[in-house]
Amino acid sequence: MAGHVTGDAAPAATGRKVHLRVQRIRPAYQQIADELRTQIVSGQLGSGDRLPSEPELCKAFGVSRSTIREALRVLASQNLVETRRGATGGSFVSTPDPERSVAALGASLGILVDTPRLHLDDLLEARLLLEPMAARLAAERADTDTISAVLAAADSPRQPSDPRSFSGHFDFHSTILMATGNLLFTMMGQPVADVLRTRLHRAEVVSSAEWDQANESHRVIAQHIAAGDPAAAEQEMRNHLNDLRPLYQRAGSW
Amino acid sequence: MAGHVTGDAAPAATGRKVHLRVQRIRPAYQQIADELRTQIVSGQLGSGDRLPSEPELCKAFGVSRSTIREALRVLASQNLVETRRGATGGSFVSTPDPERSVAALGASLGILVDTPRLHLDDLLEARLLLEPMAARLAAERADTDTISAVLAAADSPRQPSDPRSFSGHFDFHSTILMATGNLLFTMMGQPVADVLRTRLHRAEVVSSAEWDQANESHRVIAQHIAAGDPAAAEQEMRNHLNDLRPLYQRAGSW
DNA sequence: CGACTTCATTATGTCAGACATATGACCGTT
DNA sequence: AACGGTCATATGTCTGACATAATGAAGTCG
Repeated sequence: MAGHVTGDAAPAATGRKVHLRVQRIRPAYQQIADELRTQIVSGQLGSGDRLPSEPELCKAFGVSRSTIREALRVLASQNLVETRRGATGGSFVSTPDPERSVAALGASLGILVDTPRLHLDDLLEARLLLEPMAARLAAERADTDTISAVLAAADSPRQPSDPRSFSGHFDFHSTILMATGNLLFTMMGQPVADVLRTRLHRAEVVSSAEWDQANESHRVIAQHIAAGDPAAAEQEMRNHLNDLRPLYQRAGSW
Repeated sequence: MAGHVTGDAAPAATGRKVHLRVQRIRPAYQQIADELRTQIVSGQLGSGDRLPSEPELCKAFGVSRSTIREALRVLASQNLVETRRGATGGSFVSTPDPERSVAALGASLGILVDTPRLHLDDLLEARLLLEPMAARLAAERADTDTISAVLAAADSPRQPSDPRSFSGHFDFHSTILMATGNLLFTMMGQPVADVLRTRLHRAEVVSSAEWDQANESHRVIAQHIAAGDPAAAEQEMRNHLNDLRPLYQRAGSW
């Protein structure tokens, strides 16, 4: 049948008990997605490059247009391509976007945290590793623009009831993560912070006094960063996160 | 037209210049995927639950089967569902799988590291934050089974030319990350380690003597963990990673 | 000559219907 | 109880058609 794109993938010929389902042939749409992904990841197709049109891909792979479309859906939802309609439409290779990775990891953590594999304490522990170090690096590295951004973020206090807090600009912790100058801090720290924030927001267990105290800690941390004092910035961030711990644990018990 | 699942999403009525393309209606397959994703992420549909069959989803959403199938492709490639053919087939909500998140993050990092946004030094810096702390936590927490695994991993030296190194069992660094008992260490550390290992493997710049030295460090770290000495395990891991730094930087200049 | 409108072209989005194939349950036979 | 065959069910793939979005070219008007 035309849809059988490649030959069989025989199951592992071993004596050990394996849990894989014996499925000889991957669906054609999956194989086509795999082939196109390989071209993208290897650099054969670069950011902004346009894939052949759907009819052209049909000819190239010898399959129907609905099979091609399913393959493109796979790639698009993995943020490898994006499609546009119209005369200049088509599927274009996406620009690498860390924000999407952050969102995807955050979604995974959000699901995992409600299973026995991941606990709130694990998130708090990881945060306690990342964010004090982030504050330290920010104090060491931040240029004047970055320092301005950190100070501004500390000066815009937020509470869950304030819708402006979540619209348009990063909050204080995000700004610190970015101020490290190392994108990995954001990619690792942001998903953790997002899950924790969502949980706190949902639980509605933080008093105004507690918010005021948190905002004050933000200001102190920002001032240490502005003053170029890494040790103080790190220590203050660690104290701040330790102070927050009971709030998260209170939220976690709901 | 039947495919228009919901009304228009009007563009933001603001004076500020926005870069979003004015696309009033999200495709139906995207809207359907969003709706099903919400049911999964919110817990309305749990792991193992079967979604309605394709014809049933057609009736429920009032769209064609190819539109439904495209929506299912979106969810499946985001690891939210998996489909099986046959009489007991259908689409089933996936069990949360951190390995897939690790793979996805690793793929993102692998792409990003070749852009100006992420450098090899950033990966090394993140690793230098995570893995010494992982060694420390492993020394504090590991039970006898975990200690056995760490010792065994240290005792199976590996080189890039040895295909057995990469088949079936975790390497030493992975074992340390898991030995923390905090899944986040694996989810954050493994992708970084994988990108670095791939780069080192590809560059083929490590001599046998350097491998021997690395293996020796592994044994020393494992012994500190077995002895329950967190400070020594952390310091030795930090020293080990610092020793490796020139190898990665050599690989990075190719 | 610039602005505006119209239209053609191109590409994706969606549909209906059909057929292929995988898969497990069920039933009859040994 | 085991095995083989059959059947129902569900997904995989296909074909052909039409809808619709989006862009650029061409013509018109002031």
